[in-house]
Amino acid sequence: MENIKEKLVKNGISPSVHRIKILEYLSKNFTHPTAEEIFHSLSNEIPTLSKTTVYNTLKTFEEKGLIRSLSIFEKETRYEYNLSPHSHFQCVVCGKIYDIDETFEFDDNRFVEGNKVLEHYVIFKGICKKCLQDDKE
Amino acid sequence: MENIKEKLVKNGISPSVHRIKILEYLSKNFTHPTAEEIFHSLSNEIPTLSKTTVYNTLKTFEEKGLIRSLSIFEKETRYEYNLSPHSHFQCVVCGKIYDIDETFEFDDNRFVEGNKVLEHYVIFKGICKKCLQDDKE
DNA sequence: CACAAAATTGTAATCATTACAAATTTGCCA
DNA sequence: TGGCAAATTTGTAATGATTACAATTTTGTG
Repeated sequence: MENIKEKLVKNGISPSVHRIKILEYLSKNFTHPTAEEIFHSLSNEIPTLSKTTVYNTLKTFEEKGLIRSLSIFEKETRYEYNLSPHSHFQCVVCGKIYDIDETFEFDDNRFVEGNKVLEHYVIFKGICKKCLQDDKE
Repeated sequence: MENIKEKLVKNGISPSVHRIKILEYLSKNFTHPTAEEIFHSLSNEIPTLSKTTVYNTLKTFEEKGLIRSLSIFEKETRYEYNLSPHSHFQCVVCGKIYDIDETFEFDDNRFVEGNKVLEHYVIFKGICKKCLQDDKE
């Protein structure tokens, strides 16, 4: 608990009670909770907690690199016609998503840590060819 | 264009004009468009097109396996405290997301097809250990 | 103790997506 | 050809996650 507070301070976040509780919750629950789940779980302990605070706090934590959010692409669902096995590259500069044909494939229908794999995704994030080029000019 | 129609029929979807146009659009645009983008692009050609139709059609296509949607996790953002390199396994039965420590790692700071990689994600979908077990009983 | 800065709250707005019922179109048979 | 049921499409309203924003509360410091 104490090291949660230290961790906040070390990362330049003042350790308010709410922030400590939220980070503590995340540090103990490896279930990849949603903002709603965090809010719901903590609102017994902290009856005055607001959902906005949860969202704000999570955003702060992520900006400071304390946690990671698993929203691989943005909120809008994207669709593709190309069903052949391939990966994706999303440019953090221009936002475009490119198909990557180079294969980094694993057999599906295998098991990882006891879990039966049916399909898998490989997603890269970085700076695309075009934005690298534009940057040089 | 004709094979778009055939493709629909072959997959048990009656080839209405809207469906043909939407599938054709997807087959020509490898930019992983959103429903909004498809709607906007086609509404010149088909002024009466409704956004609901685009959503319905995309859902039908996906159900029949004609296209794939890139919404890896659900709509709610999920957060994690574990920043060490690992992958994720999402169970299609119970919906839980598990960390996978087994590494299938690539070097970041490398290039794939000319694009500079900063980070990457590996996500498996399938049936988790627990649900496999429950199924047997 | 006072007060400015920071944190928190609550409400309203936004945006993607879906539910649903009404309207339109289509295919098919008399 | 005309009529009608089934399928498709539409438009509007609802939902649900997230954010904007302004007001309120709390905190730390002189």
